[in-house]
Amino acid sequence: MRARKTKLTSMDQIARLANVSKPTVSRALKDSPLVKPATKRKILDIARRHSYSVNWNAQKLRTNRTNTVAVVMHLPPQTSESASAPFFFQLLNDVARGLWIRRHDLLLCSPDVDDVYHYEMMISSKRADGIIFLGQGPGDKWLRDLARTRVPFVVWGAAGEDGAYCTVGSDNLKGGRLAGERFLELGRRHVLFVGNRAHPEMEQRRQGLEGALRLADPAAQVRDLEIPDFTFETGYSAMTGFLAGGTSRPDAIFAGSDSVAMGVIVALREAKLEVPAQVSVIGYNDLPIAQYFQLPLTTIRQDTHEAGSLLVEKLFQIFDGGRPSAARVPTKLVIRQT
Amino acid sequence: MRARKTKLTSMDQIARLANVSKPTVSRALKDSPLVKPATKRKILDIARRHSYSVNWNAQKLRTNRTNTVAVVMHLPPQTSESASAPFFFQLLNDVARGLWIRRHDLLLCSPDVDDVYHYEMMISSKRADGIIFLGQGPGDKWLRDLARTRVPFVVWGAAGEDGAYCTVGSDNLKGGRLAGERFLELGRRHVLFVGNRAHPEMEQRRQGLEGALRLADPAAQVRDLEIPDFTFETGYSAMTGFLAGGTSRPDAIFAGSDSVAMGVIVALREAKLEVPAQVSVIGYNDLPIAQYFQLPLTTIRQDTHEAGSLLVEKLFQIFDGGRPSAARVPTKLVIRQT
DNA sequence: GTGAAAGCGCTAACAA
DNA sequence: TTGTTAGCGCTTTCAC
Repeated sequence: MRARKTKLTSMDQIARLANVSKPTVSRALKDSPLVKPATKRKILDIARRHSYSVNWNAQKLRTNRTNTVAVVMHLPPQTSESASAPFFFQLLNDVARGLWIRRHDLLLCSPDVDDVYHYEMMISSKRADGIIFLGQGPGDKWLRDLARTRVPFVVWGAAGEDGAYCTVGSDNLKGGRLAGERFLELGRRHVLFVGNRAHPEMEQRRQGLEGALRLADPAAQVRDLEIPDFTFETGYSAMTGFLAGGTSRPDAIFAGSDSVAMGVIVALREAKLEVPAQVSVIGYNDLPIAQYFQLPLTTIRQDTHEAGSLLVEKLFQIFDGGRPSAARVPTKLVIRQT
Repeated sequence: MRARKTKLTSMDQIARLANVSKPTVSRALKDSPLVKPATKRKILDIARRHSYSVNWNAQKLRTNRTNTVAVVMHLPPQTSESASAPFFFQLLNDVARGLWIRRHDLLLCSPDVDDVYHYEMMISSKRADGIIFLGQGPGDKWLRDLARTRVPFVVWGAAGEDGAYCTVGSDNLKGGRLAGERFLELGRRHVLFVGNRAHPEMEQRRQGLEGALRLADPAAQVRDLEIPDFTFETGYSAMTGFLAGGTSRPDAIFAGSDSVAMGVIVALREAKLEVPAQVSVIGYNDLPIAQYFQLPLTTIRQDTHEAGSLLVEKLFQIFDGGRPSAARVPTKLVIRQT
């Protein structure tokens, strides 16, 4: 028995101990069928005994593959007491699992700036093989630009008509339509859309909403309350401001996220407006907490259970030279009490 | 003007274009003072024009530093509809920011098994310079074992008496005491602790709770309802089972997390028990949603805003050869309606 | 200030 | 089935 203590750092040391050459050790550690079982066993045994493991960086340099995927998330600022974008963390969770199954590492990034150059560097400097973007942010011009480069990436968000890049997202148009139809059912005609039309996803939802309303009643109106992000606080303060503004009161509100919807409801209640008697509210995402909110929230559920693995799968298709099509996960109205 | 198109992959190519040697390029890109400003400018310019960036892996191999920190998180299983451990995502968020400031990469890991060997490999194979564990899990024996190795790591969780390894965590003992004192104030004496005593953090909270109760009333009792994890569903189903069990009803419940507390409350209400009239409930963490739950939740707030940067800071102290002491973030009772 | 030489630890290509 | 050779792209001596 050799000592267990010595920490071996390089492959030739193992090779020497096993009386074989470096490449043989390399092959043995990869479980290559080229190595004789007995030799393999001996090498593996020695390696284990000496707590040896191959240097990841040398391996990556040599093979020119990183086995790493960067996941880009717009993390909410620390200062906010916000619900920390729970929906995206849910997504992150699923993506993590998908990557883990494929034995790839997950590099978590928060972009300082959505700069094409930055992401090109990320790939060309071999930090990651590809990128998964959790959310498009406002406008997708930079993503279209990125699509023109050789950077492999997929996006959670709305699909562009032209499919310039691969997306996985909910059926936003249908989601909006469902909300509109629900409002019509309730006899509501003056809808306020609390969102941000610069986000492709939001714009699609709004189109669905307006389409459904107009179809039934050409005079139906959709007004907009634009917000920069989709947290509880933003929803709350935007709504409070809106109500103070004294414009005519909507009888229905479609919010960009459940968090926003909750903020909106709290603001409405503080202004002595009854939900749903005077104002109906519909959220988006069906967060786990939505049903346990002070007023169980009516919302649009996206079937995101598969979204994470779908994103990963599509990215790997790109790695393999494919050009995967966009995926749309189903969307469904969950009627609760708002 | 040279073409912007050509993607240059190696440093000598830049060197050749700039009529300098490889090391000079290396120095210029590092903004070394050794290089003449004019030379530096020329090199940087050429590099930018050709979209060149240094190969991360070659750099890491050569310098033997990874500039990467692994963050280990027990991600909830995909099958669960759970609130996805919102508290830990909040923490992750803060850690990400701390690392970003120090220009380190964040490798997100979900452990298949908490195995010392596994983490040693992680460091010795140069995948990361150190590890941040978000949560101790049940028992910390393996962390104590890990502390005996050369692996640099810090942990969010409870400090052991001996400080075998560096932790950052809330003042669990005080948290428990605050809950106990509150219950006493309300005249409650039969407390059910819904948690898991194998987790050091939970055990400390329970001790604080029991200590406070016993001090006032030596006959006060704390019973235990042990749960394997701290999600809404687990709290809900454990409580439902407990109530069906027919043992005597507690008049107060201290839950291991806000998510658990919410599950417990829903179970109590379904069993026609009134909260807080018949049973008081206190949670832990003060999640953003806690105050907007169907019944605004009384809970213990941990001042975690700084926790993330604290974890990062301590890890870097270890990198620098230090032996940082454990940090305790303050804890405070937030009285709402449960 | 700059360059020449060496080598980090590994694997691919080829030879035996 | 195994070994020899070469070189991935970079930084670090050390010399000039």
